[in-house]
Amino acid sequence: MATASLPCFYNNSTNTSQTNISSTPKTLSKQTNNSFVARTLLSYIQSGRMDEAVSLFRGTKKKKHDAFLWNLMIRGYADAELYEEALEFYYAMHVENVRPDNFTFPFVFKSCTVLSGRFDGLKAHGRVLKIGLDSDLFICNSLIAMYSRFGLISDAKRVFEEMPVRDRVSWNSMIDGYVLNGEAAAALSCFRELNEALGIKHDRIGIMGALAACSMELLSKQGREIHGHAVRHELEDDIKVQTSLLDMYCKCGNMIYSRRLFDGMPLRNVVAWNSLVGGYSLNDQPDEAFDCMREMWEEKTDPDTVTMVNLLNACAQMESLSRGETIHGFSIRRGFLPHLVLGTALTEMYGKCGKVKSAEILFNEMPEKSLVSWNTMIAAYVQNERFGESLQLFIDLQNEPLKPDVFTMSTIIPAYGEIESLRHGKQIHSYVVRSGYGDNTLLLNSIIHMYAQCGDLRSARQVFDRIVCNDTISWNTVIMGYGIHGHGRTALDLFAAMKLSGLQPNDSSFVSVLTACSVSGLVEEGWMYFNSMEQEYSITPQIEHYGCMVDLLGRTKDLKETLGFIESMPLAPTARIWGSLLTASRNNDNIEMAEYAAERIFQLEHDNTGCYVLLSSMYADAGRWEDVERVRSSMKEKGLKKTTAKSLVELQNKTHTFVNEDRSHVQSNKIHEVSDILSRLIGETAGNGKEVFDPMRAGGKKATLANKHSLRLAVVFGLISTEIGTPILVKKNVRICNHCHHALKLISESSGREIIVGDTRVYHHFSEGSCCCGDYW
DNA sequence: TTAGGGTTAG
Repeated sequence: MATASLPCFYNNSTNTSQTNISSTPKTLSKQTNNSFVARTLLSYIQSGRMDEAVSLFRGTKKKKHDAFLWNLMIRGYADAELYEEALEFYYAMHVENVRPDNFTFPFVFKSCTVLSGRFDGLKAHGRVLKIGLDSDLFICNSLIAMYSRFGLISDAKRVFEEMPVRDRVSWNSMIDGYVLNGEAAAALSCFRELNEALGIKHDRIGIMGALAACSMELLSKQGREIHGHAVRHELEDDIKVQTSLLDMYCKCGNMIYSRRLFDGMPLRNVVAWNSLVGGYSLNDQPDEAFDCMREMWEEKTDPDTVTMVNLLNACAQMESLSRGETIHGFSIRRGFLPHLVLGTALTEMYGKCGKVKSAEILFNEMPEKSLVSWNTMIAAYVQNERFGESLQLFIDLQNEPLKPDVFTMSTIIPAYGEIESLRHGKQIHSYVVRSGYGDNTLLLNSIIHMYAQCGDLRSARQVFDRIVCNDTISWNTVIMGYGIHGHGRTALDLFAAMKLSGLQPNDSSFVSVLTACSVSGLVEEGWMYFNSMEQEYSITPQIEHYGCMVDLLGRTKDLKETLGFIESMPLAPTARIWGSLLTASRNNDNIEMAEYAAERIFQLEHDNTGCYVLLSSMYADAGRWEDVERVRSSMKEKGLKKTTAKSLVELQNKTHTFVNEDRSHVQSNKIHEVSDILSRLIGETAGNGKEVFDPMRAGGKKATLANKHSLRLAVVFGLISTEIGTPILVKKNVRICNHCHHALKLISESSGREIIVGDTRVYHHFSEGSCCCGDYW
């Protein structure tokens, strides 16, 4: 707070005091007795008449050395929640050489706390030390509260430890400080020490602080003990203590006892109701949360913004957009909006219900946005696969005074993985390190996943190796990385290493392991790990695990066994499971089974474009043109369009995108020429490339040359633009066709290059004439 | 004239 920004009324009174005094009403100009002024000031302050208080203060003589009157003014502003003005008065005291006293600072620290004014707070603490008021009980207690709220718990603790005398407020402030800073154990040990070691009886504030610590860490046993303290200290009848108890039992998941406690409350205000509604929402009982709303109406308790926020949480669980919209409408009618937390909760609800546009409108219209609001909107984009927009919002956030935190980054890193741009992925990795999160395991795990998704397995592994404390997620992620890149054996070695490190595999570990077995065709190993799930680890296989097994079985060429496996599953097959059977049917040229699988897929997902395309290409390969036309017409009727195949290669900080027969690139002539040469070199055709029938094209008649496919053009561009011996990395938005897969094996052999191609599911590593997928994908 | 307190968003 700069002294230059003093309120104009103060400047006037000091700079032109004569003028002001002469202009002061006669009744005031006569006042020279400061005790009378003080009493009048106090009455003005207590009735919130600050304008009159200022006027009186301005007209008072001899106030220069009377800290008492200044304190009253500062207090008046603080009481009126005009904290900036309170601080301005404090600084004005300094200008006027009025020495602040022990009464001044508690108001100053309170104002700094509310305004999050670290700089002012630290400066005022310096002044306390200089003046020699650092032993004052009230000043120290307010300093503890201030430092705790600034997140500077060690500073709060230092003040507490250096206090010559502490009272119950000091201890309670420390308990509260630990809770605010997420240190539940320290809060509880403080709570115990106060009573056990010092014999000081707890009051309701201490009880509430300790209960908050229990809620935070779901410490139900300790919570019950605190409940006992409340009873012994005869505090159980206090509504705030009762609400804290209710909240603790709710947070710890004991909803039956919570309801009993609530029903026994003689007075139930909206805060108590909110705790109960929040409890039901938190414990996956959204219907009960809404029942509470009805009961509240019957009891004539008015819901408030907190009730709305808690109910929105229940809506998200029920995925009930209609209820969410009802709450939104109610909030508008009640005048609850705009509201920071409620606005953010509504943004989240719309995001989770897939209504990105509604979320966007709410977010854009919020007059005040917190970091949580920004993170919520970024998450809404990511959850709805609007990755470009999520990245743009993340960039916009960097132009705000708010600083992205661990939540922001954990939300945005997967988006970088999804856009599959290694260049941008490296940028976000560097940003995370520069932001001081380089040792955050949660974020590093996301970065491992991002690198693997972007095709850079080596960087993924480097990040994994550098994590000081690898958790189960780190291992699962790196195993999955090796799995999708076709390094099944390495993935299994890592799984063994994980167990040796003492970590227990979880269900996700087996998704990684079984994916690795499936991609690399490790059939026996796959069965062994699948069977071990229940036998050794008591983990019941979920649909993802069955999906991996169907992929694996599809490789055995025994489609009947694969179908039998699907039919014997204890879980209902999903479209993804039937898709695996469809892939297996394609790889085994079994049109009947493919039709059966496709029928099942269409029952579940009538708009599955990939299924149509795959089925029609099988018909085309078999020369069944009428069926091709039938599938094409069916897609047209449903308004479905085949995804335009695109292949991307990143070179020299630029992404180069190719479509089939692309001629838009500046080096197109050269790319097509080299592609023709390579095509001849590998014996693909005697002429200009093999003609491949594209059943999805208009009329289904026009031919596409295989060496003009987007993937081939991207690979050729990579080959001619990089040094001999370096690997080529290409990303593709649809699966590789048989012709390109065969050709790339031969090109890798003749060029001596490793060609890495990522499709929608896995990475193909073509090297020395073969592919890591074993020709099954 | 001064300090600590119950329910809410990722």
